[in-house]
Amino acid sequence: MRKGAKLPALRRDAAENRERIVAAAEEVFSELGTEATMDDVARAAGVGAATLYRRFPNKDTLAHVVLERFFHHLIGLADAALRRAPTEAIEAFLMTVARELAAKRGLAHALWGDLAPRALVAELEERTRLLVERARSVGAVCEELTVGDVAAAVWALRGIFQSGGKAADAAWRRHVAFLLAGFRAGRPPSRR
Amino acid sequence: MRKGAKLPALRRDAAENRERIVAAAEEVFSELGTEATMDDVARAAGVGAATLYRRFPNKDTLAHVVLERFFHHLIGLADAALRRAPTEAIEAFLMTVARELAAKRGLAHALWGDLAPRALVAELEERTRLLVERARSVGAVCEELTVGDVAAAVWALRGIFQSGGKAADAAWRRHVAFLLAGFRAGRPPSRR
DNA sequence: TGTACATCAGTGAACGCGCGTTCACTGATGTAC
DNA sequence: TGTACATCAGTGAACGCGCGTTCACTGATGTAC
Repeated sequence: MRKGAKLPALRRDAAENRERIVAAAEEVFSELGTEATMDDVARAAGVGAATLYRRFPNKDTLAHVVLERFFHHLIGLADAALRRAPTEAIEAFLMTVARELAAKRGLAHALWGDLAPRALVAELEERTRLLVERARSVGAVCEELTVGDVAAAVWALRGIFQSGGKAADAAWRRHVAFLLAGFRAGRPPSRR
Repeated sequence: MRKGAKLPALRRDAAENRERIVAAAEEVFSELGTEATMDDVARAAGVGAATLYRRFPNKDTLAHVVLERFFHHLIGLADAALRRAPTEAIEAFLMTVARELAAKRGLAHALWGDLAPRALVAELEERTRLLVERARSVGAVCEELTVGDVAAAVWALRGIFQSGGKAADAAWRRHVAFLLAGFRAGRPPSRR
């Protein structure tokens, strides 16, 4: 409703290059995160740096577009998980998200937080809510598990992937496994 | 053996300012992380920016010194945890580390990784190993728990604290609680 | 205890570099006839 | 189907700014007598 409306269509060459630029940005940002330079993106896209600015007013906007794609992808993963049995859906979701974050560590960088598309974050949260509710309803997880807990698990994974990366590949699977065991067992009564 | 040896002692005014600078750096880096400017530090310390360079050859070195202090603090926390009952030591350790990270989020930023003092990281790891071994020996955690799992938990907490921060304060306690429950319960047999 | 002087400390201003962004221009595309 | 022309696309070079770092100088400290 805001996207394709009355903007004049791009010329063929421009449309091609726009696509190339977004793809390059996705790749470069995924690997280098915030550190990536506009020149890096331009080089990867095979265009001049100034060309980027013909489509995107600034770096933040370009990053925003890349993040939108990424979130759409994550939402797709959540939908896929929702099609699985409620007993294993949360595990499947966390595992696939983790693999995604592992492949695109740069996108997990903290700074992107402000650029993340609010609406898509909300959509993803809605999917997560469904995952948790279904898992709870069949007793696959404890009663007290919330969306926030699963969201926190994703942030946690992000932290693990940022830690050097050498040991991270083995570590995240174990972390998720222990966490899921905890989700099932429930938190012990607080000690205080 | 490398530190106080033959370096001429600092003049009184210089020693005072060095202290002021490190304290300011700790504060500023803790809050802003890598983003913090040398000017930020200088302003917080109440000295001119050029003064920083009389004691520290560059920004990285200053950060390194701050991180050394931070790691010493973490090692102290691990030692304190080791003095507690093996049944609750890991929980106590993770909780206090989490509070520390919460108070000094900037220090948790990914980039510092390269600046972290290797020797102190190893020391902290050694303490963690003891914590895990003792907890295992009394059956407070499952047999398969490793140092790496606890280390991953710390990285995970770092990730949670970087996530905006609003919900993080509530989230990290729950995350730790679920994770500890998982540590006790053990990972379920892999599905594949 | 004073005093002179060599040495070290502090610093505002300037320098240099990286990087996001803009300019002024040349080239490609599509449309009207 | 050609062709002319208006419009949009691409771009190397330059600009500006932030920030780490250095310079050239003035001020403080401590020591030797």
